[in-house]
Amino acid sequence: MATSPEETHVTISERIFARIQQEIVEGKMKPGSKISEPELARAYGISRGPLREAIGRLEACSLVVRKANVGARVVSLSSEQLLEIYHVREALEGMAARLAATAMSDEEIADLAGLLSGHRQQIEEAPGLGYFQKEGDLDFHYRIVQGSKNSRLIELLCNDLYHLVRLYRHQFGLVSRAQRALVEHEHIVAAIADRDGEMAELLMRHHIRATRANAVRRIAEQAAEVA
Amino acid sequence: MATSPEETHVTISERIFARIQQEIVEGKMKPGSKISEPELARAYGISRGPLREAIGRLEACSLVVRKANVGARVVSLSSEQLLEIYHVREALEGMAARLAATAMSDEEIADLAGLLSGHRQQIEEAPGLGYFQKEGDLDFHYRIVQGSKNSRLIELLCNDLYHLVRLYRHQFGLVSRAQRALVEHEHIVAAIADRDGEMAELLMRHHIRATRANAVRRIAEQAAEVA
DNA sequence: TGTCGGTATATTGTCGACAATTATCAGGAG
DNA sequence: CTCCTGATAATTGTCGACAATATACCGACA
Repeated sequence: MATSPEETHVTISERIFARIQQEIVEGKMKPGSKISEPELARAYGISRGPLREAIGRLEACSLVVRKANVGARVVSLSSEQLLEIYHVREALEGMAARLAATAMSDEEIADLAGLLSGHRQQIEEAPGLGYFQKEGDLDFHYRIVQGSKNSRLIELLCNDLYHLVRLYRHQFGLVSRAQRALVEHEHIVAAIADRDGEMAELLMRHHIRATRANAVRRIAEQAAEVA
Repeated sequence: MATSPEETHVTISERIFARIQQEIVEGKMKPGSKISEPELARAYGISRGPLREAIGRLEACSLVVRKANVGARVVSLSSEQLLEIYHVREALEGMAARLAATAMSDEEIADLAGLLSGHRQQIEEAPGLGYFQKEGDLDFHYRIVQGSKNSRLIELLCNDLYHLVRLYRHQFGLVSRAQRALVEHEHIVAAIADRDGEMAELLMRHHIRATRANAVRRIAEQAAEVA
């Protein structure tokens, strides 16, 4: 995934939407910062019309929040909301794994296993310097979701939630348990290869709960550091 | 729920959004029908600006689909997509029930039980003529979701999915198993009252799977009738 | 007669300007 | 010095008009 093949979005509003979305997710637009329509319009050399449309779509993704007659700000992110998202992910991705176990083709499963073995290689060669910072982790989850073949699940997770997750990662600096996560990923793929949807869901939910627990720990540490 | 207390939406775009959403969900705008911007703008006596914004939000709810330079149509709904939604609901509402079991207050649980006993009374007095057509069913699910106290869950289900569900119900004429559904509802509330989140999730998922199976059956019947 | 190409129409996308609302700040009263 | 008040400025919401694209229609040609 990462930077997609730079699809030629036909309309200005789409282009500007993708661009701002990227800037928010990558942290170039700081959380909580105001989004001034005239300013951005000048900066991008466009009119306020398409820009407003783009902001509307960003609001639908929960990447910006908007108050009538006041304006839009980049979403700023309480730790509570982050933990809420993990609950949603647990439910949704658990279901995705269950469906993927019956919907994925043998080739797709093989590809997925290949991705993980690549990950393992990377980790063993450069331990610590996890590729997980490079969001290879999300690559895995992304593929599972795609494998569910459930278009609504795909849309919810890939178009909305994962962008939020990436944003939160940048903000909270959540680098997560590379080795352990990889092992859990491998178990999930094994269950899918066995066509065991029940097991795949259980393992995925366990995995996300563990990730959530890790986030809770990190957040508590950060709170302690401040104090 | 039903028709809300006619909140005074401050902005035209919000008002028009709520209005069109309602018309789509209630079937006054037929699925698949084209949404002509100039026409609607004249009909509502507004400009195309706010209307376009409203259409954008409707697209985010999946109530309309839009193609660039072509226009927007009211979403038309394959049975496959309907079944996909049930999978999403199973995952999300299962989690909601689990969370509600620990997050709901005793009063809220009592209120919920009261709602159900009212439902039971209605059913016994007028069997067959289910209040379920009147969407009392969604009232129950609505409250469970609210009870989860997870704002993202609430937003996903109450602002997006439930509108789609109502729309699909109108289109497919899915009137579902009043008595059996009520019993399942009661079991779910019992589990929540016991503060047994695990059980509440299992029961909710079972309930939605049963509803889905019912939908599958009805769709098959309709297909048979046509042939 | 059926298909292809071109023109005409209508619709969507975009723009700049105006109106309405809110935030800012200066000034004065307590 | 603080707090309230009122005018000012800036931003958002809305509008109508223009440009770009797609659809529909019609005639010419195979």
